[in-house]
Amino acid sequence: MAFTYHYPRPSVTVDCVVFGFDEGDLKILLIQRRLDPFKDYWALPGGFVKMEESLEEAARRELEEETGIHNLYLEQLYTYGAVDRDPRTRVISVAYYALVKLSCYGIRASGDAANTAWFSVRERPELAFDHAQILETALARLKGKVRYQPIGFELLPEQFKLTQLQHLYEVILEKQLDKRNFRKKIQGMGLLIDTGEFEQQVAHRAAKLYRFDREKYDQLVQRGFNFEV
Amino acid sequence: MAFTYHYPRPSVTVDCVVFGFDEGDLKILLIQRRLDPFKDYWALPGGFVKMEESLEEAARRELEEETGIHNLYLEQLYTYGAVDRDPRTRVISVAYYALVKLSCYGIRASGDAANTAWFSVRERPELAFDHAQILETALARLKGKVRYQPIGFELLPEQFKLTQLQHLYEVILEKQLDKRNFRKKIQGMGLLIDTGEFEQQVAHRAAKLYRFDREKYDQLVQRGFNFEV
DNA sequence: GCAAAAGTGTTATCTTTACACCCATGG
DNA sequence: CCATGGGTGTAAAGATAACACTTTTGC
Repeated sequence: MAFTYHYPRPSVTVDCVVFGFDEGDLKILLIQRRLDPFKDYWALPGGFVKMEESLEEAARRELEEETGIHNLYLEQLYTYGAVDRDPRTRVISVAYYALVKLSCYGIRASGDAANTAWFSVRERPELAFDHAQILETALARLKGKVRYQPIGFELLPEQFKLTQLQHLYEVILEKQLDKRNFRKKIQGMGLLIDTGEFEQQVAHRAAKLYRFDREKYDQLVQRGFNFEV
Repeated sequence: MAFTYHYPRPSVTVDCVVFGFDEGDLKILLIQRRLDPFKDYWALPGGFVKMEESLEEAARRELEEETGIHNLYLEQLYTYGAVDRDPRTRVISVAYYALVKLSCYGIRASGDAANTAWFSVRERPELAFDHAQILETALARLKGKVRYQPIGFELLPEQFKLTQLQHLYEVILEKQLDKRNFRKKIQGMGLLIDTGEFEQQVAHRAAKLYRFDREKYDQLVQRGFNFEV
């Protein structure tokens, strides 16, 4: 089959920066390429946008196909269109970033056949194409956005303890936070539901477990509330 | 000439939301379409991305061609890829927003042949395609960004008085600001250069004119300074 | 009983808000 | 001399930052 146009057209792809948080570390999902160019390099999951799907649909489909992950927080990041970003031909890539509750899924990130793995964002392999740049942009966006939108909770399990939440913010913001001030601020917003449950089988005092109250958050936003850490 | 591919490819365009500020009002530059679809509707300036230019280059070229404006603040906004956003065929559009010093250029916004004009963002005509949505996104971005990046100055002439700056913020943020507190905060940042010049020929006390000190801002940013209004 | 992390309040400092009058200029 | 917008300070309230010890649990 062939498709013919009067003017040349670029290919359009989506690429996804998938963040996870586990063992106090911010992780990213990568796929090892099996074909040239950049054969054997690690790269962001992604692929071509089909004619009958929107950009976000394409991103979700590729993530499902390549990693089995679905039902995650997904947001458009930036569109990369440097003329020579792909050595073969002109490819414009719409980048998305995703946040997954990694501790639920576990570290099983095995797609159809490709070699997929989680890496710490701080010690990662060299990436294919301009994917290192995309990752940097995603990290900057996450760092900026986590402070005034409650997206951090997308990286934690449904139930979490306050220290987990604090460590998440510390890793993303790359700075230490004061325990008492952090708790005061977060609890002062009244967006955490005390589940009544506790951490189990730890060799120290068991921590209370909380859930994020999305309904209440949505209500407060209606009334002009601004989340801010 | 014809271009043939193994898989279908979408067209890729850029669209620009060009903001100006004049007479205390936030304005937007529109072009009246002369062809179907949406013949005679007003639309954002924009056009197809060429194979040998980056996305930003395409946006700057289209702006230059259609409006004669060059050398402006330009930033990528969002990429729109709904399957049916163009009734003819699949078109993916990378939207940019631009800020121009309107009071310098004057209201002469006449491009090669198209009918171009400035409209108040609050009272604008019905727009072609999904351009109303793009404009809403641009307004939201401007509102968010103007508070923590000194981009407001891109909309003012080189020399301006503090009341102009305050009115700019009031229009963009859609809320009244206290004159004394605003001045205290802005002047406290030490980013305004007193030009020693004054407003001329006004029937009241003449205002001091200031310039934004970009060099000093860049230095302060290096040392971790955060602009915030 | 000890190691390890959970949990908890107070004070000083800084930031934000609210608010009203005199000043300079042109007509 | 009057209309118009320019320019200025202070005090109260609220937000942030700094800081150390007791509690619970498993081993």
